[in-house]
Amino acid sequence: MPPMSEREPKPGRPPRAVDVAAAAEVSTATVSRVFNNPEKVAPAIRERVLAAAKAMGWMPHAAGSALARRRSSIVGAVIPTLDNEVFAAQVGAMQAAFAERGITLLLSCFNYNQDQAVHDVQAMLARGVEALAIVGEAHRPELFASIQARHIPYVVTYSHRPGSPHACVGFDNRQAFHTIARHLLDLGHETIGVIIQPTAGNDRVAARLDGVRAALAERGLGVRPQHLREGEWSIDFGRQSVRAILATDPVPTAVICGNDYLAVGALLEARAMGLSVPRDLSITGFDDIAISRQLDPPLTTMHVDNHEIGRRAADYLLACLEGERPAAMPPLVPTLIRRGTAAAPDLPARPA
Amino acid sequence: MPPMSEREPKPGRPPRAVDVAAAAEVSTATVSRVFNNPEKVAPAIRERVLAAAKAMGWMPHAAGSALARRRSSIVGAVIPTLDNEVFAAQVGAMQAAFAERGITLLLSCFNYNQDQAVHDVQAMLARGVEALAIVGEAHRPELFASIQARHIPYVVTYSHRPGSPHACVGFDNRQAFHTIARHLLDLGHETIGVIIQPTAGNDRVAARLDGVRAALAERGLGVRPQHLREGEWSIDFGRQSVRAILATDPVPTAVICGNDYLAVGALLEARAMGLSVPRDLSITGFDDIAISRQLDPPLTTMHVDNHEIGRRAADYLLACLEGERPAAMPPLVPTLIRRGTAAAPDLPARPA
DNA sequence: TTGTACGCGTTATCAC
DNA sequence: GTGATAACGCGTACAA
Repeated sequence: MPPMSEREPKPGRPPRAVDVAAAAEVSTATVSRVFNNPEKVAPAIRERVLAAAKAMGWMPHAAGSALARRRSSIVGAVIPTLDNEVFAAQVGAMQAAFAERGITLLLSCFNYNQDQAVHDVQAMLARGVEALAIVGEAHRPELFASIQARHIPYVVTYSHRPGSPHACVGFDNRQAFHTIARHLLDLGHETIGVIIQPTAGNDRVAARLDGVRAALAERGLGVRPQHLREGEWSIDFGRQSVRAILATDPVPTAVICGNDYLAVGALLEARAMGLSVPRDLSITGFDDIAISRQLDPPLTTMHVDNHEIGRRAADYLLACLEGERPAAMPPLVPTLIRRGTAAAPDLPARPA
Repeated sequence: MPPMSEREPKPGRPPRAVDVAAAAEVSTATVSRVFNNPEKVAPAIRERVLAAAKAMGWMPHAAGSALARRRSSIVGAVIPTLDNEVFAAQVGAMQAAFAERGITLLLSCFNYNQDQAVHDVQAMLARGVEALAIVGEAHRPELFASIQARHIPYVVTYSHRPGSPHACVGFDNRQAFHTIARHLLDLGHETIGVIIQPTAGNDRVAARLDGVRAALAERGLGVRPQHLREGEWSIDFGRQSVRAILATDPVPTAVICGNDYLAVGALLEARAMGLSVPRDLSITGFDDIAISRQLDPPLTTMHVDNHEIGRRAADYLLACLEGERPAAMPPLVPTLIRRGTAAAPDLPARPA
């Protein structure tokens, strides 16, 4: 048993590589190698160093490491809010994927505020993030400019606009809502209301509304002003909006909602008003959040795999960090989930 | 207009303080001061430095800064998962509170895996987090040991066990479920089922079950084995559990659920089975998640303000970082929300 | 295989 | 009010 020096130079302060080196009677270079290129050091010495490190609870300090290595091993995620399960799922999946590769995730929520988003990104760049994932592409130009100035890889998630200059992992919002509108049209609806999030400063939402309008236009139809309700995506706004829309003339036979939260509100309120869904009113959502399939009737919506989006975004960024130049990724396609809230108008749900 | 040197020493590489200093014709010390103690530098020079910095897009690099300052300005949050809106809310609130003070949040989800939690905490310590917030206190001893070895402040959230050695911001889970059980007992229920998350390795859940048992014991009652269902907190598990419990003998007149997800499942399934809630079966939840108040009937549950928990946890840690030694915080008290799913047994909801 | 010595980018101390 | 310079903790050529 070698005389392992037990001296701890500055008690009460976290140990440093020199301390471990002294304890193990090697140089700091060897300590560093043990942790970064273990195969390059003799097994006996390696054990000694490992033992010393464990004994004093040492682990390489990230700041020093980042400086020397010129790599922070940190990536940032910039999302609107964690209060929407859609973004929470994306972040969760990204975090898991990065953790596997020893990369930690910095999180920031900009609350749908573009200035906040710019600020958040800058703060992350200052923190030396090696890559960035950002929800949506409707951001101030300086946001992307400052990222590009740093030459670090980034992805836009939850959106995949054809022709976008950014790498993106998501789906075509316009196409998705075109699909859903077409579904209702094919069922025979001609008077369709829309309850949707604020379109201002939100590319994804604007694209959705655009998709609906395009689908209607193809049949010579349109969304009447009194049938369009724009507001925060909340169950409550969904509730008050159906109520408002059902009070207009002509009364729509179907309502397309910008996301499932709005649709859940619409469905619950319609039922509370004594309407039968889908006989009296068809309702569609988007995202397929957890509650949607549970309701009665279960919500017709489009399913988006947000864990998959998060994982893909992480994989893309990881590949970039490995020095690869990954090809542009094909868009995901949300799938229409025909459940119980959309049917042909003016007909009983199904004949007995 | 002074001859501002436009040379950018190493093109393609992020600028450093020396570059800014050269451009502004000052020393790096002054550059640093401009960004950290602006009042200590002459206005004219300050402007010059600011202009130069903005021109070349410089901002202090966090790793170097952390090293010199011996402060990382990073804190970590360790939670089970973002898929539960309860934890997502806590994280969101913490992130916002920290951001105001220029502190960034590192996130880690351990998925109810204790080994993962230990690993995550160690990784965060290596990253030099200055403080840590951790959900729950049922963790391996080495988790807390390694934090304490670093002498950094930490809080346990979402739990407040009397006598806990940790600073905690949360509520007394045992007390809360005692309250809810008592509520049902006072309504006249004597046969009560329980649908709850796995108690193994989860202090919060174990305390909840304990609270229920204690309340029943005070009336000489108990939870029959066939009336206790333990499993993942999901709407689906809630559904299958009521179904199973209702098939037992004697049939409970009420079911206490470990959280709202389970309760939502129980409620929806009971209704799907043709039961009238609360006439045929009373159901209670816990957490008061967003959907709970929206259902029909709205769920009787206990409200926990998770944004508040997150904010308080952040404030506590912030105070510690300021060098204060904040007093132990009183527990939050979840409030019983009497809505529509709990009533006296064997009676119509209310006489007309 | 191991050790020496320097650089990473910033801040703090101390002269001036 | 401002500048030189020494930390801060680690990784890594390069030399041995």
